[in-house]
Amino acid sequence: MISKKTKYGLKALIYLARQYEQGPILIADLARDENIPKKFLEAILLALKNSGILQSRKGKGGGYYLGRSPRQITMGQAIRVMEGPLAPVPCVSESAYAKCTECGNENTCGIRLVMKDVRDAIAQILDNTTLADVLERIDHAEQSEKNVIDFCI
Amino acid sequence: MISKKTKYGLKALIYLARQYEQGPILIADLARDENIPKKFLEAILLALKNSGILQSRKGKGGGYYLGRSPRQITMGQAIRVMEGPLAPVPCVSESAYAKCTECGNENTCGIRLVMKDVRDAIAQILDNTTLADVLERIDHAEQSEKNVIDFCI
DNA sequence: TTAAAATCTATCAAATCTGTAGACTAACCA
DNA sequence: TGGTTAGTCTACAGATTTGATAGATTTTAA
Repeated sequence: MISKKTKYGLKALIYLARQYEQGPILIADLARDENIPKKFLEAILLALKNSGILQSRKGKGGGYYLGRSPRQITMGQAIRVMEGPLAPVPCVSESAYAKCTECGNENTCGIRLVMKDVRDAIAQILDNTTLADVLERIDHAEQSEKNVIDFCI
Repeated sequence: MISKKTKYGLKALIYLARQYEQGPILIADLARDENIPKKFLEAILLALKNSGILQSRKGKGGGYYLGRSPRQITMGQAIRVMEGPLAPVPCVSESAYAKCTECGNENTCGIRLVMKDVRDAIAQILDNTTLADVLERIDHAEQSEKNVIDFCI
Protein backbone atom coordinates (compact mmCIF):
# COMPACT_ATOMS: atom_id res chain seq x y z
CA MET A 1 0.00 0.00 0.00
CA ILE A 2 1.30 3.42 -0.89
CA SER A 3 1.59 6.02 1.86
CA LYS A 4 -0.48 9.18 2.24
CA LYS A 5 2.65 11.09 1.37
CA THR A 6 2.75 9.44 -2.04
CA LYS A 7 -0.95 9.99 -2.65
CA TYR A 8 -0.63 13.66 -1.68
CA GLY A 9 2.37 14.03 -3.96
CA LEU A 10 0.64 12.42 -6.93
CA LYS A 11 -2.45 14.56 -6.39
CA ALA A 12 -0.25 17.65 -6.31
CA LEU A 13 1.52 16.65 -9.53
CA ILE A 14 -1.78 16.03 -11.32
CA TYR A 15 -3.02 19.38 -10.04
CA LEU A 16 0.09 21.15 -11.32
CA ALA A 17 0.00 19.25 -14.62
CA ARG A 18 -3.52 20.51 -15.21
CA GLN A 19 -2.20 24.07 -14.94
CA TYR A 20 1.05 23.55 -16.81
CA GLU A 21 2.57 26.76 -18.19
CA GLN A 22 0.16 28.96 -16.29
CA GLY A 23 2.75 30.28 -13.86
CA PRO A 24 3.69 29.28 -10.28
CA ILE A 25 0.98 27.79 -8.04
CA LEU A 26 0.81 28.56 -4.32
CA ILE A 27 1.29 25.72 -1.84
CA ALA A 28 -1.62 27.19 0.10
CA ASP A 29 -3.99 26.97 -2.88
CA LEU A 30 -2.90 23.43 -3.68
CA ALA A 31 -3.29 22.34 -0.06
CA ARG A 32 -6.75 23.87 0.19
CA ASP A 33 -8.08 22.51 -3.12
CA GLU A 34 -6.77 18.98 -2.61
CA ASN A 35 -7.35 18.74 1.16
CA ILE A 36 -3.72 18.17 2.03
CA PRO A 37 -2.13 19.41 5.32
CA LYS A 38 -0.14 22.43 4.18
CA LYS A 39 3.04 21.85 6.19
CA PHE A 40 3.14 18.20 5.14
CA LEU A 41 2.67 19.21 1.51
CA GLU A 42 5.57 21.66 1.79
CA ALA A 43 7.97 18.83 2.56
CA ILE A 44 6.62 16.68 -0.26
CA LEU A 45 6.90 19.42 -2.87
CA LEU A 46 10.41 20.20 -1.69
CA ALA A 47 11.43 16.57 -2.24
CA LEU A 48 9.90 16.61 -5.70
CA LYS A 49 11.79 19.81 -6.41
CA ASN A 50 15.10 18.35 -5.21
CA SER A 51 14.57 15.41 -7.56
CA GLY A 52 14.11 17.78 -10.49
CA ILE A 53 10.46 17.00 -11.17
CA LEU A 54 9.27 20.36 -9.85
CA GLN A 55 10.68 23.86 -9.88
CA SER A 56 9.81 26.78 -7.62
CA ARG A 57 10.13 30.51 -7.20
CA LYS A 58 10.33 32.25 -3.83
CA GLY A 59 8.78 35.51 -2.77
CA LYS A 60 5.79 37.40 -4.10
CA GLY A 61 4.38 35.83 -7.26
CA GLY A 62 6.24 32.67 -6.44
CA GLY A 63 5.07 29.09 -6.06
CA TYR A 64 5.58 25.65 -7.58
CA TYR A 65 5.36 24.44 -11.17
CA LEU A 66 6.38 21.39 -13.22
CA GLY A 67 10.04 21.27 -14.18
CA ARG A 68 9.21 19.78 -17.57
CA SER A 69 6.19 18.90 -19.69
CA PRO A 70 3.55 16.50 -18.30
CA ARG A 71 4.49 14.24 -21.24
CA GLN A 72 7.99 13.90 -19.78
CA ILE A 73 7.09 13.11 -16.17
CA THR A 74 6.16 9.51 -15.40
CA MET A 75 4.33 8.06 -12.44
CA GLY A 76 7.36 5.84 -11.85
CA GLN A 77 9.69 8.80 -11.44
CA ALA A 78 7.34 10.51 -9.01
CA ILE A 79 6.55 7.44 -6.93
CA ARG A 80 10.23 6.59 -6.53
CA VAL A 81 10.86 10.05 -5.03
CA MET A 82 8.14 9.70 -2.40
CA GLU A 83 7.80 5.98 -1.82
CA GLY A 84 11.24 4.66 -2.73
CA PRO A 85 12.01 1.83 -5.19
CA LEU A 86 9.16 0.11 -7.04
CA ALA A 87 10.73 -3.32 -6.44
CA PRO A 88 9.19 -5.52 -3.72
CA VAL A 89 12.69 -6.62 -2.65
CA PRO A 90 15.87 -4.54 -2.88
CA CYS A 91 17.78 -7.25 -4.77
CA VAL A 92 15.63 -6.76 -7.90
CA SER A 93 15.55 -2.95 -7.86
CA GLU A 94 16.99 -1.26 -10.96
CA SER A 95 17.08 2.22 -9.42
CA ALA A 96 18.35 1.25 -5.94
CA TYR A 97 19.81 -2.24 -5.96
CA ALA A 98 20.85 -3.70 -2.64
CA LYS A 99 21.67 -7.22 -1.55
CA CYS A 100 19.02 -8.88 0.59
CA THR A 101 20.62 -9.52 3.97
CA GLU A 102 18.81 -12.80 4.52
CA CYS A 103 19.47 -14.22 1.05
CA GLY A 104 22.25 -16.70 0.41
CA ASN A 105 22.67 -17.27 -3.33
CA GLU A 106 20.94 -14.53 -5.28
CA ASN A 107 20.86 -16.53 -8.51
CA THR A 108 18.84 -19.36 -7.04
CA CYS A 109 16.55 -17.51 -4.59
CA GLY A 110 12.96 -18.44 -5.37
CA ILE A 111 11.51 -15.28 -3.82
CA ARG A 112 13.84 -13.19 -5.95
CA LEU A 113 12.89 -14.97 -9.18
CA VAL A 114 9.20 -14.25 -8.63
CA MET A 115 9.69 -10.71 -7.33
CA LYS A 116 11.78 -9.83 -10.36
CA ASP A 117 8.74 -10.53 -12.53
CA VAL A 118 6.57 -8.44 -10.22
CA ARG A 119 8.98 -5.51 -10.30
CA ASP A 120 9.15 -5.62 -14.08
CA ALA A 121 5.37 -5.68 -14.39
CA ILE A 122 5.00 -2.70 -12.06
CA ALA A 123 7.76 -0.72 -13.75
CA GLN A 124 6.35 -1.53 -17.18
CA ILE A 125 3.17 0.31 -16.22
CA LEU A 126 4.44 3.15 -14.04
CA ASP A 127 7.46 4.06 -16.14
CA ASN A 128 5.28 4.26 -19.25
CA THR A 129 2.45 6.29 -17.77
CA THR A 130 3.06 10.04 -17.88
CA LEU A 131 1.17 12.80 -16.11
CA ALA A 132 -0.27 13.69 -19.50
CA ASP A 133 -1.58 10.12 -19.84
CA VAL A 134 -3.20 10.38 -16.43
CA LEU A 135 -4.90 13.68 -17.35
CA GLU A 136 -6.24 12.05 -20.51
CA ARG A 137 -7.58 9.07 -18.62
CA ILE A 138 -9.27 11.35 -16.11
CA ASP A 139 -10.89 13.39 -18.89
CA HIS A 140 -12.04 10.21 -20.57
CA ALA A 141 -13.48 8.84 -17.34
CA GLU A 142 -15.27 12.10 -16.64
CA GLN A 143 -16.73 12.06 -20.14
CA SER A 144 -17.93 8.48 -19.68
CA GLU A 145 -19.54 9.35 -16.39
CA LYS A 146 -21.23 12.37 -17.89
CA ASN A 147 -22.67 10.15 -20.62
CA VAL A 148 -24.04 7.75 -18.03
CA ILE A 149 -25.76 10.63 -16.26
CA ASP A 150 -27.16 12.00 -19.54
CA PHE A 151 -28.42 8.51 -20.34
CA CYS A 152 -30.17 8.28 -16.99
CA ILE A 153 -31.91 11.59 -17.62
CA MET B 1 8.99 -3.29 -0.24
CA ILE B 2 7.80 -6.42 1.49
CA SER B 3 8.51 -6.82 5.21
CA LYS B 4 10.88 -9.30 6.82
CA LYS B 5 7.82 -11.04 8.16
CA THR B 6 6.66 -11.77 4.61
CA LYS B 7 10.11 -12.91 3.50
CA TYR B 8 10.39 -15.22 6.51
CA GLY B 9 6.94 -16.61 5.81
CA LEU B 10 7.67 -17.28 2.15
CA LYS B 11 10.97 -18.94 3.01
CA ALA B 12 9.16 -21.15 5.50
CA LEU B 13 6.52 -22.12 2.93
CA ILE B 14 9.14 -23.00 0.33
CA TYR B 15 10.99 -25.02 2.97
CA LEU B 16 7.81 -26.90 3.88
CA ALA B 17 6.85 -27.39 0.23
CA ARG B 18 10.18 -29.06 -0.40
CA GLN B 19 9.31 -31.62 2.28
CA TYR B 20 5.65 -32.04 1.41
CA GLU B 21 4.11 -35.28 2.69
CA GLN B 22 7.13 -36.12 4.81
CA GLY B 23 5.41 -35.46 8.12
CA PRO B 24 5.34 -32.44 10.46
CA ILE B 25 8.40 -30.15 10.57
CA LEU B 26 9.61 -28.56 13.80
CA ILE B 27 9.57 -24.75 14.11
CA ALA B 28 13.00 -25.03 15.70
CA ASP B 29 14.47 -26.86 12.69
CA LEU B 30 12.91 -24.42 10.25
CA ALA B 31 14.14 -21.42 12.24
CA ARG B 32 17.68 -22.80 12.43
CA ASP B 33 17.94 -23.83 8.78
CA GLU B 34 16.50 -20.60 7.38
CA ASN B 35 18.04 -18.21 9.93
CA ILE B 36 14.73 -16.90 11.20
CA PRO B 37 14.19 -15.77 14.84
CA LYS B 38 12.23 -18.65 16.33
CA LYS B 39 9.67 -16.68 18.32
CA PHE B 40 8.97 -14.41 15.37
CA LEU B 41 8.55 -17.43 13.11
CA GLU B 42 6.05 -18.95 15.54
CA ALA B 43 3.70 -16.00 15.07
CA ILE B 44 4.07 -16.11 11.28
CA LEU B 45 3.35 -19.83 11.03
CA LEU B 46 0.35 -19.41 13.31
CA ALA B 47 -1.09 -16.76 11.00
CA LEU B 48 -0.52 -19.02 8.01
CA LYS B 49 -2.25 -21.82 9.88
CA ASN B 50 -5.23 -19.65 10.80
CA SER B 51 -5.61 -18.77 7.12
CA GLY B 52 -5.75 -22.45 6.20
CA ILE B 53 -2.48 -22.57 4.25
CA LEU B 54 -0.70 -24.56 6.95
CA GLN B 55 -1.74 -27.24 9.40
CA SER B 56 -0.05 -28.26 12.64
CA ARG B 57 0.10 -30.96 15.25
CA LYS B 58 1.00 -30.37 18.89
CA GLY B 59 3.06 -32.51 21.20
CA LYS B 60 5.70 -35.10 20.50
CA GLY B 61 6.07 -35.84 16.82
CA GLY B 62 4.22 -32.61 16.07
CA GLY B 63 5.13 -29.63 13.92
CA TYR B 64 3.91 -27.73 10.84
CA TYR B 65 3.06 -28.95 7.35
CA LEU B 66 1.29 -27.67 4.24
CA GLY B 67 -2.49 -27.80 4.42
CA ARG B 68 -2.71 -28.73 0.74
CA SER B 69 -0.46 -29.58 -2.17
CA PRO B 70 2.23 -27.07 -3.28
CA ARG B 71 0.34 -26.95 -6.60
CA GLN B 72 -2.65 -25.48 -4.77
CA ILE B 73 -0.91 -22.79 -2.75
CA THR B 74 -0.14 -19.53 -4.56
CA MET B 75 2.28 -16.76 -3.67
CA GLY B 76 -0.67 -14.37 -3.74
CA GLN B 77 -2.53 -16.26 -1.05
CA ALA B 78 0.53 -16.39 1.18
CA ILE B 79 1.55 -12.76 0.72
CA ARG B 80 -1.96 -11.52 1.48
CA VAL B 81 -1.85 -13.31 4.84
CA MET B 82 1.42 -11.71 5.91
CA GLU B 83 1.55 -8.41 4.04
CA GLY B 84 -2.11 -7.60 3.48
CA PRO B 85 -3.75 -6.78 0.12
CA LEU B 86 -1.66 -6.76 -3.06
CA ALA B 87 -3.31 -3.54 -4.25
CA PRO B 88 -1.30 -0.28 -3.91
CA VAL B 89 -4.49 1.54 -2.84
CA PRO B 90 -7.42 0.04 -0.92
CA CYS B 91 -10.00 1.22 -3.47
CA VAL B 92 -8.72 -1.23 -6.11
CA SER B 93 -8.30 -4.25 -3.83
CA GLU B 94 -10.34 -7.32 -4.78
CA SER B 95 -9.71 -9.15 -1.50
CA ALA B 96 -10.10 -6.20 0.87
CA TYR B 97 -11.81 -3.29 -0.84
CA ALA B 98 -12.06 -0.04 1.09
CA LYS B 99 -12.88 3.48 0.00
CA CYS B 100 -9.92 5.85 -0.06
CA THR B 101 -10.61 8.51 2.54
CA GLU B 102 -9.03 11.29 0.49
CA CYS B 103 -10.72 10.40 -2.81
CA GLY B 104 -13.78 12.23 -4.03
CA ASN B 105 -15.20 10.49 -7.09
CA GLU B 106 -13.79 6.98 -7.39
CA ASN B 107 -14.76 6.64 -11.04
CA THR B 108 -12.68 9.59 -12.16
CA CYS B 109 -9.69 9.37 -9.80
CA GLY B 110 -6.51 9.33 -11.90
CA ILE B 111 -4.45 7.62 -9.24
CA ARG B 112 -7.06 4.89 -8.96
CA LEU B 113 -7.15 4.29 -12.72
CA VAL B 114 -3.40 3.71 -12.85
CA MET B 115 -3.21 1.71 -9.62
CA LYS B 116 -5.95 -0.60 -10.83
CA ASP B 117 -3.67 -1.63 -13.70
CA VAL B 118 -0.77 -2.10 -11.29
CA ARG B 119 -2.84 -4.27 -8.95
CA ASP B 120 -4.03 -6.43 -11.82
CA ALA B 121 -0.48 -6.91 -13.10
CA ILE B 122 0.77 -7.92 -9.64
CA ALA B 123 -2.16 -10.26 -8.99
CA GLN B 124 -1.78 -11.80 -12.46
CA ILE B 125 1.69 -12.96 -11.47
CA LEU B 126 1.31 -13.80 -7.78
CA ASP B 127 -2.07 -15.52 -8.03
CA ASN B 128 -0.78 -17.73 -10.84
CA THR B 129 2.51 -18.72 -9.26
CA THR B 130 2.24 -21.71 -6.93
CA LEU B 131 4.77 -23.03 -4.44
CA ALA B 132 5.34 -25.91 -6.87
CA ASP B 133 6.18 -23.38 -9.60
CA VAL B 134 8.67 -21.70 -7.28
CA LEU B 135 10.35 -25.02 -6.46
CA GLU B 136 10.66 -25.74 -10.18
CA ARG B 137 12.18 -22.36 -10.89
CA ILE B 138 14.67 -22.82 -8.07
CA ASP B 139 15.67 -26.25 -9.40
CA HIS B 140 16.04 -24.83 -12.87
CA ALA B 141 18.17 -21.93 -11.63
CA GLU B 142 20.38 -24.28 -9.62
CA GLN B 143 20.84 -26.46 -12.68
CA SER B 144 21.78 -23.44 -14.77
CA GLU B 145 24.29 -22.30 -12.19
CA LYS B 146 25.80 -25.75 -11.98
CA ASN B 147 26.25 -25.75 -15.76
CA VAL B 148 28.05 -22.42 -15.61
CA ILE B 149 30.42 -23.80 -13.00
CA ASP B 150 31.04 -26.95 -15.01
CA PHE B 151 31.69 -24.78 -18.04
CA CYS B 152 34.25 -22.76 -16.13
CA ILE B 153 36.02 -25.91 -15.06
C1' DT C 1 11.78 48.37 2.97
C1' DT C 2 7.86 45.70 3.41
C1' DA C 3 5.07 41.84 2.37
C1' DA C 4 4.78 37.38 0.28
C1' DA C 5 6.13 32.86 -0.28
C1' DA C 6 9.30 29.10 -0.25
C1' DT C 7 12.83 26.82 2.83
C1' DC C 8 14.98 25.00 6.94
C1' DT C 9 15.12 23.08 11.66
C1' DA C 10 13.11 20.94 15.29
C1' DT C 11 9.85 18.36 17.37
C1' DC C 12 6.08 15.05 18.34
C1' DA C 13 2.37 11.55 18.59
C1' DA C 14 0.80 7.43 16.66
C1' DA C 15 1.38 3.40 14.21
C1' DT C 16 3.99 -0.42 12.53
C1' DC C 17 7.80 -3.57 12.49
C1' DT C 18 10.86 -6.73 14.57
C1' DG C 19 11.86 -9.43 18.20
C1' DT C 20 11.66 -11.45 23.11
C1' DA C 21 9.74 -13.69 27.51
C1' DG C 22 6.91 -16.62 29.84
C1' DA C 23 2.79 -19.03 30.88
C1' DC C 24 -0.53 -22.33 28.93
C1' DT C 25 -2.47 -26.26 26.34
C1' DA C 26 -2.54 -30.46 23.71
C1' DA C 27 -0.49 -34.79 22.44
C1' DC C 28 2.36 -38.62 22.94
C1' DC C 29 4.70 -42.21 25.54
C1' DA C 30 6.34 -44.89 29.22
C1' DT D 1 -0.79 -41.24 35.58
C1' DG D 2 3.08 -38.24 34.93
C1' DG D 3 6.64 -36.30 32.25
C1' DT D 4 8.28 -34.53 28.03
C1' DT D 5 7.57 -32.38 23.75
C1' DA D 6 5.93 -28.91 20.84
C1' DG D 7 2.55 -25.64 19.34
C1' DT D 8 -0.45 -21.52 21.25
C1' DC D 9 -1.56 -17.36 23.74
C1' DT D 10 -0.62 -12.94 26.09
C1' DA D 11 2.16 -9.29 26.95
C1' DC D 12 5.62 -6.30 26.18
C1' DA D 13 9.49 -3.42 24.42
C1' DG D 14 12.79 -1.14 21.36
C1' DA D 15 13.41 0.73 16.76
C1' DT D 16 11.73 2.72 12.78
C1' DT D 17 8.35 4.95 9.86
C1' DT D 18 4.44 7.82 9.14
C1' DG D 19 1.77 11.84 9.46
C1' DA D 20 1.67 16.21 11.11
C1' DT D 21 2.76 20.89 13.45
C1' DA D 22 5.44 25.19 14.94
C1' DG D 23 8.47 28.69 14.29
C1' DA D 24 12.50 30.90 12.44
C1' DT D 25 14.91 32.09 8.06
C1' DT D 26 15.79 33.31 3.33
C1' DT D 27 14.62 34.99 -1.10
C1' DT D 28 12.07 37.83 -4.19
C1' DA D 29 8.87 41.29 -6.08
C1' DA D 30 6.82 45.53 -5.68
